[in-house]
Amino acid sequence: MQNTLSIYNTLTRTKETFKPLHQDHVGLYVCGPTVYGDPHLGHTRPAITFDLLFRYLKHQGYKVRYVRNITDVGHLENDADQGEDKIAKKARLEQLEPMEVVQHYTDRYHQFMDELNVQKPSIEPRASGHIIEQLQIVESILNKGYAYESNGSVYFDVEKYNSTYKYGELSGRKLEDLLSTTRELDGQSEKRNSFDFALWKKAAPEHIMRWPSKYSDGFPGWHLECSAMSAKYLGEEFDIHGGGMDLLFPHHECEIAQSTIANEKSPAKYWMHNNMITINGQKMGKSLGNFITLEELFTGNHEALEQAYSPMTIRFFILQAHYRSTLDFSNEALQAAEKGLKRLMDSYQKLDKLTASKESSHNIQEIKDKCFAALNDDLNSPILISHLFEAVKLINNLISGDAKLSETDLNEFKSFLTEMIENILGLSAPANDNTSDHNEVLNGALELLINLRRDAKANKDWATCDKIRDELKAIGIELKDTKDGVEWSIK
RNA sequence: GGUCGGUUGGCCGAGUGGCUAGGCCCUGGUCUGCAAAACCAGUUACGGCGGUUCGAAUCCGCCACCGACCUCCA
Repeated sequence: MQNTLSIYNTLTRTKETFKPLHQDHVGLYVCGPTVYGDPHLGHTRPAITFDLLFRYLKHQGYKVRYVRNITDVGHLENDADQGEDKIAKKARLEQLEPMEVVQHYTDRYHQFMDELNVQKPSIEPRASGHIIEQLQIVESILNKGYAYESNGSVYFDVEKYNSTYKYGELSGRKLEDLLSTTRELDGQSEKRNSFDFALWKKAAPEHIMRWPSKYSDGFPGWHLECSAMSAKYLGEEFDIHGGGMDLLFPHHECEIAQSTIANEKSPAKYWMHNNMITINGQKMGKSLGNFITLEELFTGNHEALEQAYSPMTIRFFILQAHYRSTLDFSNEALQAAEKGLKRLMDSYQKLDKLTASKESSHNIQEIKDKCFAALNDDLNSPILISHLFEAVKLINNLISGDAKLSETDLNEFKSFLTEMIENILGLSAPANDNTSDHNEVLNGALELLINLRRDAKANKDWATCDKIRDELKAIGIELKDTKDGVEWSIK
């Protein structure tokens, strides 16, 4: 009943019921980061989207092998140093070994993903560690006659491919349209057609990252790594391939073409694409230079930021939009997410204090069904979250006595919310900065002040009362008079 | 130019042919010595023009605007 997940398949442009190729097992491949720059807000979208998918599939009882690559070779840079590997360029700029740069940004990526509570994939292979596998694919495609060698480089013959298969199937492109729109790129003259893409590229003399091959000293084409690594770890045919919409063409299209020839089958059954985060209505991206790094976001150290935003705020912000919609960044939107998340988590934490009644006034199963229905509908996290806010309302009503839950229902409600909030959405409660976490001395001092204030209050000595509150606030300690006594917290 | 997608209230963002997600903001209320917080309640919307329909924000057509991809990008 809970196993009727449907996902939007880019290949068919429809929502399809998810059925794994091998019962109880799911193979998931997602295009990971290119590690030549600090991770930015844009990187969080696929990471969190597919983290949600990973978590939910596991919740449903599937054994999931999630492969997310690290791109540390290839990807030509398109500027004055045309044809030069991005990573090599950056490395020389900073006088570092290429692999040193790669290691640094890989570590940074991992650090920030941990903070965002993104679970580690099952396997995180590096392109540079799979040169042999990539060369095997090049050879295979050459042998089958769908590639040609030209001046030490090897190109995929798209026209030949298209005569038998459909090139453009995923992105809805037609070959004749592509003819007129491809612009001048390095190596264009070596190609038979402008839309052919490189499987192996001969390295220019100054190119540092290079590997020997029978064609030339060079490096693999920029789509090949995913074909090689997905096939190696998930098989030639696997369940789900994910990535950002910006990779749809040409990256994923080329991947399909390569794999189809090399393995004689289309690699993935379902293709999922997350949309972009926009800023002022425009895609946030490396090339536009309008990105905000995660470090800047978490520290608030950026001119566009009015404040710092916690990793959980970012996570919640992303989950509040459906993954296939664009999500517009703004301080206002992030602050709204921050407050909403706080309300959700505060209320969730109050659950433990509740006591059960003899009977229930609300149907827990109804809430559960609605939440699962939302998830099953192409991972509709915003709808799921809207139902969780219904749960917040219920918790508040339970506290005020306007609603009741039996012990069975209450326990079920608690474990259900833990499952949804913590395990599936991956929202972790912020460190509880209540008195319990502070040292005894501070607790004692605060207790003393609170008691003094209480005495002043009893004497209607409002001046002393307010002085204690105001001056503590100036130091950074906030007092709140609640019904159950005085609470304090460090701001 | 080609392909694809979008246009929802002050902001972010869901969605279905009729029963007006949700969050934030705002307003009112409860609580409070005051305040804050918290809680409760409430308001505002579907780019424009036609069409289909008993009924459309939801389907169709045209127009306008915005964006993505076509080059590395999550």
